[in-house]
Amino acid sequence: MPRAGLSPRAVIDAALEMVDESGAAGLTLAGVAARTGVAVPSLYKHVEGLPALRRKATAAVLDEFTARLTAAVLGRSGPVALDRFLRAYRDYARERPGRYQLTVPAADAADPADREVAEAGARAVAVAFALLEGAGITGEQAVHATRCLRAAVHGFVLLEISGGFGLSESTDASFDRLVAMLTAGIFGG
Amino acid sequence: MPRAGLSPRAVIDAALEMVDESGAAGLTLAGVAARTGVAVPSLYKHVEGLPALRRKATAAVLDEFTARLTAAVLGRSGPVALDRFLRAYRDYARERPGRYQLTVPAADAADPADREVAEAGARAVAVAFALLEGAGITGEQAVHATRCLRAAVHGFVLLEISGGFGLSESTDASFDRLVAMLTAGIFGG
DNA sequence: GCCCAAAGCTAATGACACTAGCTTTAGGGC
DNA sequence: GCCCTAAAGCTAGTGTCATTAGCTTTGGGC
Repeated sequence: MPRAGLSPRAVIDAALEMVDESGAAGLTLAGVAARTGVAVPSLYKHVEGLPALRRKATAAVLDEFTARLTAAVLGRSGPVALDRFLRAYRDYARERPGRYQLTVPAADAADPADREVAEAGARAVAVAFALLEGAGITGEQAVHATRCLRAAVHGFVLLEISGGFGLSESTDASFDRLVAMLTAGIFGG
Repeated sequence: MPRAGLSPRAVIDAALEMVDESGAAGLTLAGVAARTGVAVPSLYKHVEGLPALRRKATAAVLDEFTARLTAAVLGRSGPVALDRFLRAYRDYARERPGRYQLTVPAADAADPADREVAEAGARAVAVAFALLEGAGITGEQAVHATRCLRAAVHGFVLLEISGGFGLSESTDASFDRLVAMLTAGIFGG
């Protein structure tokens, strides 16, 4: 039996591939094992089980996502930065719906074991927060505004990637409307 | 073996109880069987399997949800109706997070078998749509505005019920901010 | 009171996660 | 260059769950 040369990172990468193909709910150890050419129990040498693998994969996604958001707003500020932030957010979710879905917590999962994920999530939120602070919105106001932004764009992309918008009208136009509403709501209009 | 006197509706009700207690992901046939005092295969006399049960439960939730939304806006119009609509929406999700979570589709699940759910969902969306049409927003504009409303409030409550808002600031105040932003964005401001 | 359809059951299969405990391999120390 | 140990892999076994097949029982209509 030639050694597969696995590592925690390789297992996570295989998990991400699987999520891309089968959605967040389609992630299984059996699938990851098949993909890496190894028996299922061998995976336990590299990750501590399915929930842990899901956590690590989620943290990896959040880091990748944060990098995209950061790149999108780099060197911009104000409404332009907000526009680019929101579009980068949506583009990521549409490109990688499975990965994006991975980041939505399971509602009951208020598990405190999840420090790694919480921290990666905080870094993503910090991008929006910094954007607002740069525009002079600070303190509690920035917290509320960040939550509104995040909620609106999160809800939009979730509905979009799950086919929740049934009608035939262009979702691009709807998103433009949302961006306009948020821009006006944040920067006054 | 005394007969349990089950019916499809009783099975769905047991499923809803289970969802209330264990979350949408915690719904299992084994749990429903235990709750109804019956062996697991017996459930197949009343529902066609777990996915079908989930669908029927989701449709039931959407009907209940729609009734709440409808009651909240009855006899009101304009910004007041919108305010009441949004708060009723959030209140339902906070009261019954498991049921609300049940209504969020699985991203990959663009199954056309889901006519019952799709129709129940359409009835819920129609409440918001009617609200806007009554305020003179019609046609394509009403579609885009409805999508924005729905996305924003959906995203907010999902983040709220899953503990996604980490910071200590009041989520009530954040929601007020969102309502204000949406009201201004829809009715001009 | 009989009869049959529906409601219930047991048994069996297959996917999955996880644990226990074995074997093998590869690389570092001598 | 060889040995030895830790890590990487394995097989076997358990438990949970959904699902199917096919049996038994019950209760209401005649």
